[in-house]
Order: sequence, then C-alpha cells, then structure tokens
Amino acid sequence: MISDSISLAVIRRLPKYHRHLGSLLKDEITRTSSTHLSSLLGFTPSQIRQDLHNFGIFGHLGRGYDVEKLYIAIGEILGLDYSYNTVIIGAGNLGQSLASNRDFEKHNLRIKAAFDKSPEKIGQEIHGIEVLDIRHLDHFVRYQKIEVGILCTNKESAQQMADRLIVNGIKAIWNFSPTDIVVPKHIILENSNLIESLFLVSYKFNDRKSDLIHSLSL
Amino acid sequence: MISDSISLAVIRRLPKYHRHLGSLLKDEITRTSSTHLSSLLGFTPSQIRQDLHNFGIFGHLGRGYDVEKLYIAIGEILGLDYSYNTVIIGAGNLGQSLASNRDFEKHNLRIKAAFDKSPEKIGQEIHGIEVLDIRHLDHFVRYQKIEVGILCTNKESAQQMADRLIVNGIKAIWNFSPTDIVVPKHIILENSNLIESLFLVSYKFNDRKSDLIHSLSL
DNA sequence: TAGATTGTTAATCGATTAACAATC
DNA sequence: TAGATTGTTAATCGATTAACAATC
Repeated sequence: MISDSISLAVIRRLPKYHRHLGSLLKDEITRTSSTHLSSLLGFTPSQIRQDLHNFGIFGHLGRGYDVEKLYIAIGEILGLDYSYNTVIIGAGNLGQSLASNRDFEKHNLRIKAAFDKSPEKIGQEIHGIEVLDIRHLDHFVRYQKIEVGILCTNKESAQQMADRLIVNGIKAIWNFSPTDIVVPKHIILENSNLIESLFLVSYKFNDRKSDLIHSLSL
Repeated sequence: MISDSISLAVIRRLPKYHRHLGSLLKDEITRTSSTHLSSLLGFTPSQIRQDLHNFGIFGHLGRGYDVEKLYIAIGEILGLDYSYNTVIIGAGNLGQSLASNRDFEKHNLRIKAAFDKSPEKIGQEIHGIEVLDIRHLDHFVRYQKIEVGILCTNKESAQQMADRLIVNGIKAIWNFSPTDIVVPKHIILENSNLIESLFLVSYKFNDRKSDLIHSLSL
C-alpha cells in the first residue's frame, strides 16, 4: 500500500529505477519485466516486484510492465513534477559548483540566490545566480518563499545557518557542510557529506589491501 | 573478528564515529562509553558495542572506552593513514570544486592533476592543480602510479573514461558522473551521485506533503 | 495454446535491540 | 563497596529471496 511508510532501503533504489527507465524510454523500448530490469539494475527480479508492489504499481500478468507508465509513476512518487525554490548558503567552491550545475534546473530545483559573507563574493554572478550578502538571508527566505536550503558552509557556521533558515520557514535542508546538524523533526534533512564518501573509498581500499595480504599468506 | 567481512551498514557508520571522537579529543575528553556515544551519534548503545566488537575493539569493563585509542583504531580501520595519488577526470564545475577542496588534502587524498579535453581549460591551474590534456591521461596514470580516479565527466564520457583508467592500472574509481558505470570486480567503485541525493530530498518533501493531506482528512 | 511473468505469501537471511553475567 | 559498563548471547525486527498459483 502507498500510505504505510515505505522503508528507506526501497526509496534509495527509486532514482536508479527512474534513470534506467528513462534510458529505455529514449531507446523506444516500450515494455519491460522484472527479469529485464534485474539485468539492468542488478536487483533481483523478486525485489523489483516487491518494490513496485509497495507503491501499488501493477504490471500485467504474463506480460510485464509498460516502461512509460512505470517511469511516470516513479517520477510522481519521487515528486519530480514539483518545483522547489532554493538558496545556496556559502558561495565557496562547492557552493559555486552546485550553483552552476545545470542538472539541478532540469530536475525542478530553482536556485534563487546564493549567500555569502565575503565582500569579494557579494555581487558576483555564478551562471546567472547572484551572490547576496548573508545579512539579507532572513528576509529573502521569508519573502521569496524559499523551501529548500542548500548548506555549503564550513563546519563552524553550519548549525547557525541551519537555525536561521528554519526560523525563516525553510522546509528542507540539503547539507553539504562537513558536519552533522541538528534540526527539529518536521524539517527534512538530507546529508551529502563528501568526506564520509571519501572515507568509504579509503576503507574499501584498505580492506582490499589486507585481502591481498591474506591471500599471500595462505 | 576483524577478518570476516563486515557489513556495509557498519562501515557506513564509521566516519561518524571518527568525526565525533575527533571532537571529543579536541575538547580534551579522554573517556567515553557506549551510552555517551549514543547520545552524540544517535545509535543505540547496544549497536555501538556491537559495531566496535566487530573490529575487535575493546573497552574496559565498567569504565568504557579510551577516546584517543578508539579514534586511532577507527582511523586505522578506515585506512586514513594511507595516502592516495588521484586524478580528476573532467574539469567542469564539479571537477574544479573537488580540485579546490582543501579537506581532501587533509585526509591524504593527493590530487596530482585534472584532465579535460577543452582547449580553454587545458593549461589552467586550480588551486595549484594543473589541468592537463585528456590525451595525456593514459601515460600519466600509468607512470605517476595513480591509484584513484575521480570521475566528473558528463554521462556520455563516463564509462569510456573509467575504462581508460582501468586499463592503465587504476585501483579505485570515485564516480560523480550522473550515470552508472560498470567496472570489473577487482576495481573499487564508490558512487556519489548528486541527482540521486536530490531525488531523495524531493521524495521526502513529497512524502511530507501527503502526510499533511492525510492528517487534514482525518 | 504454451511460455512468460505477474502479485503475493512464506522462508530465509541479516541487522538491530534486549538482556545479563562478569567485573572494573 | 556499589554503580557503571562492558562483551556476548539470545530475541526481535525488518528486508531480501524463493516459491508458486493465477493468468495473460
């Protein structure tokens, strides 16, 4: 059923479904099946059927799924039809690179402004997005009805900036700063911590090395 | 036991342990306990003891854990003492922002060069990292003993560039390109797909909205 | 029709949490 | 000592996989 809360494990797979279904659509492939998707995505056919079942998405007995319908349904579940007003907090390298990411626009993320405290940055324009004085943040968020804040500050300012966003009515925070932030339960929080990903690369690397040592000593 | 492969769920928690233990160390707090860490990290005390047990890390009965020892032990498990030679493929906005990320250096990721095909970019320098002609990639990777490739290309070039890296002896690929790539089993692959994270924000947003509708209709 | 493939229940697997004797 | 907290086993919970009747 759609209503009961669906596990994060399932949700995390949805973007992958969506992406691959998009490719199939481009290639004008109109029908697919759990076995076919399994070969593309690496999930088991059984898991794929379970996943779709969670959302009340149905195929056709004996004939599989309609690619376009499935693509649209998953897009709707992901809320890809809805447009978000956002601001970027911190116009450092990361903030600038996110500001100039064309893929965000394509996916309905409208970056209305970037904010920074550094005088050299204020007034600059990054791919059409203006860098404003951080002092104007509160007013801007409140009156431009900004819903998502993209946090790209250093770890010292992160929590403080998050708090300011929340006070001014933000609904979701996408946190790229290299620290954890604490938010009230009703605020949506998504962390994209680059250093954590780097540590994962590092772990796998290290693990692989000790595997080799192991096999040598056999 | 350390030798038996540890689940990814546990590994993904390690960077968080490491980060918070680092803070404790800075604050000159020398002892901690699973209950104390639980309050900081949000994992249950039981889970924390299980996690550490996995790695053969031991505290003291009745007295908890030594912060510094724990910090060092987790750092070692993550392989943070090892230095990696890396290159960035694609000096677009994302590639440039990663190239100028000072945190990477701090964590032993040595970016030796960035590569691009665009004549305007070749020869530029980003925070001391030179942008080289993509034609020189193969030779560079091979003779500079590059171990990690950071993939920041568009989706069209991603697989092809990954293949070139692999042929020339790369050991790990950190993929920021907006697509899946396929690599042989012995190659380490870590995906940091921004669009997937964006979709997750979008899903949570959408889900929250329908929650509200639900509660209104009660 | 016969082969393919679904939706769905049951079985399995794995991860988290609870419990508690041991003991600092 | 008594309170605190570990290491570790057992219980629980949740997610994945297997199985298969239904049927296009």
